[in-house]
Amino acid sequence: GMTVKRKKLAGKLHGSDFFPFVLFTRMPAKQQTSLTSFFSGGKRKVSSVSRSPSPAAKRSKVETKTEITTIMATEEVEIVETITETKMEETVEVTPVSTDSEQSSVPQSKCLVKELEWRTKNLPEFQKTEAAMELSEFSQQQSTQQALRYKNTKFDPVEEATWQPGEPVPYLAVSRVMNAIDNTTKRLEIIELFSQFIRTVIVTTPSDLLKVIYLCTNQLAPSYKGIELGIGESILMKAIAESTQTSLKGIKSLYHKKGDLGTVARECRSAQRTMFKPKALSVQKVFDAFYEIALMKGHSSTSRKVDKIKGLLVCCQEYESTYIIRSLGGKLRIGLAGQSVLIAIAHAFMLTPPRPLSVPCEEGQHPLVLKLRAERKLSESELQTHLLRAESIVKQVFYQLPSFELMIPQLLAGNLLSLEEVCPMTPGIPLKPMLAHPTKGISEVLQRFENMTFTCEYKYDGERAQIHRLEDGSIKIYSRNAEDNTEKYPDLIELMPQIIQDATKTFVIDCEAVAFDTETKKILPFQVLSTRSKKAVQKEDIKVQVCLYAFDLIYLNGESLLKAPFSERRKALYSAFAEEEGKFTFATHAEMTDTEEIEAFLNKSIEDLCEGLMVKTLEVDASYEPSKRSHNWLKLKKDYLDDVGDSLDLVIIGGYKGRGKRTGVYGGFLLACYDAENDEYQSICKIGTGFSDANLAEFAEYFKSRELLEVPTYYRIPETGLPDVWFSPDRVVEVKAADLSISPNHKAGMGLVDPNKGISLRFPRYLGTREDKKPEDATDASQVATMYRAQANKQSDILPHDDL
DNA sequence: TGTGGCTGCCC
DNA sequence: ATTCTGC
DNA sequence: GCAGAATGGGCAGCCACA
Repeated sequence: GMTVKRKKLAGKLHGSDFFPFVLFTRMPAKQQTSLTSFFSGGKRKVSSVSRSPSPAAKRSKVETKTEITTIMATEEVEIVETITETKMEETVEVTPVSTDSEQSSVPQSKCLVKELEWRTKNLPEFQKTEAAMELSEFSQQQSTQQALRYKNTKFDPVEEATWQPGEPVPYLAVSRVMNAIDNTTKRLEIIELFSQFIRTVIVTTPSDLLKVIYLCTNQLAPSYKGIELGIGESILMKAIAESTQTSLKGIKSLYHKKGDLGTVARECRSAQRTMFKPKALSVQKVFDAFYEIALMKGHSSTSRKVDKIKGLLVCCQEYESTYIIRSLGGKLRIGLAGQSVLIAIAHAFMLTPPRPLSVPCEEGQHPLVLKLRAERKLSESELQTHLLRAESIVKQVFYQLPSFELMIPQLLAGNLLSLEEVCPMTPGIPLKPMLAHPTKGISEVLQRFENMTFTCEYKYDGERAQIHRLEDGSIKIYSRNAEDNTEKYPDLIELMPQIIQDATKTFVIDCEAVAFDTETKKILPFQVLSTRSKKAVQKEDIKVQVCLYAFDLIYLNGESLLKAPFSERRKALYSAFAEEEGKFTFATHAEMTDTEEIEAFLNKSIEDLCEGLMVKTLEVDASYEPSKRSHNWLKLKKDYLDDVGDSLDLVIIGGYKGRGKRTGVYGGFLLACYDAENDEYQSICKIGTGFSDANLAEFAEYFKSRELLEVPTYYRIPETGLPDVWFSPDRVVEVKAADLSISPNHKAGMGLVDPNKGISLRFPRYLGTREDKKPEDATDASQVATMYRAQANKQSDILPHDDL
């Protein structure tokens, strides 16, 4: 049974479900004044669960919305809090919709009818309905792994929505959720906030759900559709400057101070408010605006984009501008990304199941969602089991069909439990490729794979190529990030028929495309591969030949092999395809368990111009695990090993102001080697990884007294990407790199290996500070050149030179 | 028409 | 790509 | 150990502008 008590709130409340902002619409004005801290941007949150709003409060829903901005300005006072308490033998009421008399208050409006029509239109063929949501199907096995969630689940998505059922979802609501999520680092809390928001969309305006998901994952479409905003920091700053009548310089300096353009946009705006409130933004409007921006091309497209952004900015209230700008900048950085979104979706659809169309809507029921569990009481462990089950289904499905466009309509059709069948793996939809965990040595590999059979493969230095053959026989090639690279590789498309065996029809293979010198029959460096054209390539124009190294088979003749162990997948790969020398080869591999043997194989891989080894189990934990979810593969590279690989001692000559979580400290530095010949410092690379937070704080303090007003004449500095602040040469840091490269930008060793170009580092990272070294003791330009030559010798001097 | 800056995407 | 950090 | 967010070099492609 449930009891409701009135309590005084004395600080932060944990564990209750809430939408703080929603409360404004439902609490008497006197109490609303207490909720300032939420909107004032402070960390502290005040939460509340309010169960039985008075009819008067309910009716005033729309009117009270307008009061929010005034509330922001008031002081925080004591709050009277209504919370829900449950007894020891706790049961959790999972209510997809209101169960009491308020139920009938759900407007059966024209808007909702439209939602239903939308659903009919957008829902593919319908399977498994009636019993689909019967919870008793679940096993009652308990999980001990994760903490219980949704403890006092008395969340009513109909009540909590700040907009009416069937109305467009306001972008304001989305931005408020983003802000709430932004203000916590707790993942469970993030997931809960987002899943509850999804629930409100499911019961009100499900036709907006896909767009909500896209906005919150910062996508416009699946990446293989190649729809890009073409907006970056520069254009954003221009738009912010113009819309706030601030100089570009002013915006830049604010950006340095705040570390976030979104914040800059919001603060500039509030400084000069317009008299008239433009029409509020909706999810639909914002999404459409983003989409239009992405489609703008050709002459004056940039200024049209700027205008569009300005148009959005004038309509913004509260935190909307922050998240619009962050979205356009490509990084939401609120702590919610792919994995958490999937979990939130799963929980939302488990707790608020849409009513399948085949299930008639009975009198007094909500037209969009099932009332199935209205009377049903679940114990917390039961609830937990259901949530985990949903989580596992949604994740599994997204791994085999990573498309919200296809998954969301099925979920809205009430197909959560049959999702795996209605969303099968489909050639033509790229999977997130399986990734590998870096290991620091053979001993770590052996330790991780103790008592398991494993195989070692060459790790090729090229570009991931996931090649699909669709039902219609066409071939598609996708990149590591699911971009469509088909038109980049007409040569590979042409090659395919030669290597596909007769019995092989549809498939998905995992390969590395590597630049290849057909004369010497040797692998070429990544830098050569990257010079290939990307768009509308004609076979005759190809200058860099490519060899495919295939290493996995994920789908064959209509069947997913995701769950098959690697031993089987590889066997199937070998029989489904035929090698073609210099064009299509299976990745070199060997099975061994002995440390010395592995070391020898690692060395051999380097001699054969590879990056190192991939180590994969053959039987146990040997399924194909897409995405970053599980790094069951291991990678072993020479530069991971201590005391192996190129390590340099370099001088810090400049700093870059940090952004995001590095606001207020330097986020990166410009490094130089010392050139004794000319007694000057030559830029070699920037560095921004390898620092702990403590390191960065110490660096910021250290360089406070070493800032220079101008660039010293004895600095040879890069063409682009100049530091925000110059430093006197003083601190020497130890840096590790995977490779050295001829640089179009940096100046180290200029004239020593290339007349006009310097040398830079590939994958530089900070190892530590060399307190013992003076800047003149840093790695010398000639040493850098020597290191480059040593590496180039191994590659038999392959890099192209300018014809000068 | 050539060049440089910006963006997205490879690693 | 590499790396660090809160959970 | 996961998930997310900091940050690297360097290429093609596109657009603004001289």
